[in-house]
Amino acid sequence: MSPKQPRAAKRASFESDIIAVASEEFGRRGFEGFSLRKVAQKMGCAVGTLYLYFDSKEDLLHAVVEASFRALLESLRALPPANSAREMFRNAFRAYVEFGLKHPHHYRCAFAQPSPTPSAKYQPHAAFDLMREKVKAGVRAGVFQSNDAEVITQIIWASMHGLTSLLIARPEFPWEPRNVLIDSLSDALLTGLFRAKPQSH
Amino acid sequence: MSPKQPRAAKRASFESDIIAVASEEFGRRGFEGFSLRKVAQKMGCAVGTLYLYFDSKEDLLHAVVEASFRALLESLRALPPANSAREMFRNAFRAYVEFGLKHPHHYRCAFAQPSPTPSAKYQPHAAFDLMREKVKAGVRAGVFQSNDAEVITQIIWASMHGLTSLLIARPEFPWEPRNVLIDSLSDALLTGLFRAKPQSH
DNA sequence: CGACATAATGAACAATGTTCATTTTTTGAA
DNA sequence: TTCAAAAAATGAACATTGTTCATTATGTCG
Repeated sequence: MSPKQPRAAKRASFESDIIAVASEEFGRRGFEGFSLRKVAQKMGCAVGTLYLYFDSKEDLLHAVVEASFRALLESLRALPPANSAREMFRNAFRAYVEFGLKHPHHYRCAFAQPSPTPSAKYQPHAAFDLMREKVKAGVRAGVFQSNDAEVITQIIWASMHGLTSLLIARPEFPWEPRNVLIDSLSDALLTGLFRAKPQSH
Repeated sequence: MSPKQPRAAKRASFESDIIAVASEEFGRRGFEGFSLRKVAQKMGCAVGTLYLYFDSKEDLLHAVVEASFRALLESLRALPPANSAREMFRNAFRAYVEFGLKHPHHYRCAFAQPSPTPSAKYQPHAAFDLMREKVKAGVRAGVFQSNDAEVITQIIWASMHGLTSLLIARPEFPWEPRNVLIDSLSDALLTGLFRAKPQSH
């Protein structure tokens, strides 16, 4: 009899099961407590088996984080349309930070270590690309003071990441309310980047 | 005969030697490659000896990072006086980022993991406190649009940290020139935070 | 000198990621 | 169905890690 699930499909299914279990485990224990043996145990398989699907622990974590950031990309894409470019960036800013706070371990891991092995390290670059397109549209529409879309994009990214990263890294710090920080930072930054309010000439 | 170096001094000297060696090693190998056995070897002592001076690897790393951030604090304090509040923040912003880029492993480690054990995790808080004082002075002078010094301080910190952290975490990314990013970000942010240029009434 | 306190040692332990010879399972043609 | 070849899964073994602790060495003072 021929298998109902073709080999490749079965393999892919098992692989994504591993990613799901690993993601679960990673979200719960964090980087330190994350162990391949525990993953194997929860999967009901042997440690060695994991190596038939992933080259290394790092490789598996890469897959875990990548899956998370695909979700971020979709969150950003699913954002309701905004009334103005400025409002759109505000919303995206907030969505980005809130995503990070919802998956702190995953977020942190994505920007963890620059080990030179896996060539293009965990990339939230897809989300970055999306934002760059939005910025480019803004530049074409003349809403920014500067015309350098790349600089603007990188700056916004740095700010979003900075707030997210700090809130995650230092939960014990006496932060002002998150909503206040998110809005204040995005407002200040966008005020600095956008042209002054359109004045009818 | 009584010892030329009193016991406590000898102990303190050995302790700071360990920190120096560990800092060296940590800066070279990074977090992953950092091993107590290598530190002991470079110190010419046994592994167990390290435990007479530090409770754990994490404790030692804490001391290493703390020493680094004392240097940051001094850098910020040693900044030449500026002609305006705005320029002062610009300079501090740049100094902060450049410090992080000069000690990438130390900087990253300071914001690494929120393990709940050592109560008040590696704190660059002293540097934060310094900045808060500067912001408070600015608020008193009425240079900011808002009066909430705490929010302003946290926002600036987040931006500085974000740029620093990203540049460290993704060295392979096609960044715009660092100087451009630093100046653009601090300019945009400060423009958003400061009152519009003083207009003679 | 000798006895006590302090410091230093490094073998031993548990846990980790990774490898690989061995065993089990699946597959497709006879 | 049978059976050999291929693919997949196993888990013991290895090297390396942080950490502990009984043992040894060193320094100090009566």
